[in-house]
Amino acid sequence: MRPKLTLKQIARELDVSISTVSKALRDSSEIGEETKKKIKAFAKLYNYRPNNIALSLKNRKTKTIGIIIPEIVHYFFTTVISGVEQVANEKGYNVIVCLSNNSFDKEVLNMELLANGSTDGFIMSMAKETLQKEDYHHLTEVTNQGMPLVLFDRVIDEVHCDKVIIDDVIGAKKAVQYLIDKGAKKIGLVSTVDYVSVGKLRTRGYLEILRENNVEIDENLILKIEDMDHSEAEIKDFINKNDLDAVFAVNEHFAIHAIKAVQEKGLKVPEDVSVIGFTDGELSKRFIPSLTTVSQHGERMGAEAARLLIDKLERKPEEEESYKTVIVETSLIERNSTKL
Amino acid sequence: MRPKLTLKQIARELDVSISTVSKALRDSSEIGEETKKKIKAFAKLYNYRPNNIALSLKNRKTKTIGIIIPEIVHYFFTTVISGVEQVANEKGYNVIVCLSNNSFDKEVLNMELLANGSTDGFIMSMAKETLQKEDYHHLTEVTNQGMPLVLFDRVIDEVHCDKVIIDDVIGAKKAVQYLIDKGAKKIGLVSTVDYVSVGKLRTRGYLEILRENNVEIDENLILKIEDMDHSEAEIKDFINKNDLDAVFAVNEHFAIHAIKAVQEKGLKVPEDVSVIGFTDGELSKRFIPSLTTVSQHGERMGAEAARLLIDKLERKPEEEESYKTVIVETSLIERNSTKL
DNA sequence: CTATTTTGCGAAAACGTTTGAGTGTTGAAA
DNA sequence: TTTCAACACTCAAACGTTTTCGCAAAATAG
Repeated sequence: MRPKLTLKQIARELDVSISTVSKALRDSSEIGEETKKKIKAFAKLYNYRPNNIALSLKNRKTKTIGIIIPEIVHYFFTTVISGVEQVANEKGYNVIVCLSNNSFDKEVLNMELLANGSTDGFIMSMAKETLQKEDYHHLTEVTNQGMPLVLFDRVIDEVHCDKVIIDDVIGAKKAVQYLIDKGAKKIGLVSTVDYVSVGKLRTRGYLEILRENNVEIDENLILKIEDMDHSEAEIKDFINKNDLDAVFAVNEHFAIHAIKAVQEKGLKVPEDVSVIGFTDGELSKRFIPSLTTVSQHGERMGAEAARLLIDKLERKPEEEESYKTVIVETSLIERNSTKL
Repeated sequence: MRPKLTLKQIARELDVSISTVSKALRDSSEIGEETKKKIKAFAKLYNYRPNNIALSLKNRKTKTIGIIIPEIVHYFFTTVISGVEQVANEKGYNVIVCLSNNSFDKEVLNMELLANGSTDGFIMSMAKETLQKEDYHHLTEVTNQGMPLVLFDRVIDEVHCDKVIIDDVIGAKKAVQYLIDKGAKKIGLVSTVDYVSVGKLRTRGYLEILRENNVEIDENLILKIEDMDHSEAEIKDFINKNDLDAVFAVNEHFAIHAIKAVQEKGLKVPEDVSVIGFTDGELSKRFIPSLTTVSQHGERMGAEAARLLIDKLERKPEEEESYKTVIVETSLIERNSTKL
């Protein structure tokens, strides 16, 4: 076992000062050619690499980005991470991932931990509990300290920072319009309760597009799932009670439960009932019938978020502060859960 | 914008020395009660938190664990991360996630980067390319430097370190035995090429259990997928050519393609052909028919890996070195892709 | 009232790096 | 011979901590 080589050891070994070694390795003109050559050769031979921690302390930046997400066993979030990773790596940044498990307390803890020097900035999607509590002090805390923050997917207006969102409303409108165009009359909506912003927005899109098409809105055709654990039963009940010819679900899970419910009712998808989901995950692709969905392009969102963050980090201090909101377009992916 | 509070600033503000502040906050008996109270009050008021980077440099440990995995948009790996995260957080560790994208070069790069002070140790699953190249110098490099390494899932004997694996052979045997018990005679295997160790081991399990049951082995019933991109067509062809009454697939994807192929052939799952997969992902649960699979318990693997790593990290230096290999048991989860 | 112990605090080094200022030698111009 | 610049290098401070040691003043003992 051979511990890491430091400048000090090289200096001692070659009988020069630490600064000489440092400067030689950075190819400073202050150091003679001979000495440089000698030092570089030695460093190469023993595979010297500067210590990141020391550099971070010196430069007061860590070249790492902290990602805080509610959960990781979740297709959408992994695609976002993947997007962040790509851009971050290109620009020489590392990525730390922390999970809030949708808990407010853990989110706060994680942020505080990472804010104490571990990262230069944050990319995050807020925990459900945080959205319910409407307590954002930990976010304002870090931004006040001058750490850039980029919110994605689950964002809120109250926090001033860069944001990356999808056009949930437009995405929902696209989906429902598609159903209308295919001749659907009674279109059900399976959504979440309103404090989950995506649920709210997609519901709004659904309502707006119906109005635009002069379709009367029937509150009975709208299901808002409160408790994810009982979503299956609720959806089944909802499908059984109503005589729908199409369903728009705000996520994959709901869409699949809807399909199951339809099938168990003795009807066929897409022949009798069309179903559209949101989020283009593994499940949507492989399910039979494969799902027509509104794709969120998570990877693109992650990449955009990373770009925004790194721009802020590398901005000259004289440039003035401004916050952007990037909207990543959704696209409708046609598969086999809707009629042609 | 208010930058982070440091010991120095507190010291200046309260007109004491830096060491006094440090000691007071750590409740040292060297400092008088009065002074302690004053300093603690001030620190609390302005929400002082020690800088992690400075601590890392001082203590020469970072309290972070590096995870390097081939890809993150992958159910199994996310469950492992989740398991690592839980244990790590419990013990006060952070987690850095890096992706190799199955590229040897990126794996090496990531390791070097993290090894230069960013993490105290590694948990990793090797890139496919690394397994092909059989070049493990980057692994021995970090272990030589005294950084603990825990390999999981894709491991190799040549590297001496702690390992967490599942009993692939036994898992495969369980699955195939189950099929035999249900009366299957012609059991097909859909596997990967042999340099992917899991493919090799699961194939071995398949072969062993057939032998143990005195079933003659027919090489035609074994398909080894070389190119993931064309797996679908290969599997279809394989299913069409052979008249199987059961299929054991070494992962979810293959299992689902097999089911599709069976269905497209005009046969039914599970009535005509039973199918068992490996890895208990979202897809297995939700697919229709839902898949009977061998569950890998990724979360448990991650947790075990984290425990092994942290044990090594917190081991007293006098304790002698030893490497453990933890085997996480698989379990067969019966669902609807196999006959009852 | 001196000698010793206890109490309370500060100085300084250390972790590994970068960098501006300083220093000693050499060689050439004045 | 003096002066000065160029060269090649070293010193020391800084980043934010922790910790060992030292040192006064106060408290106690003799």
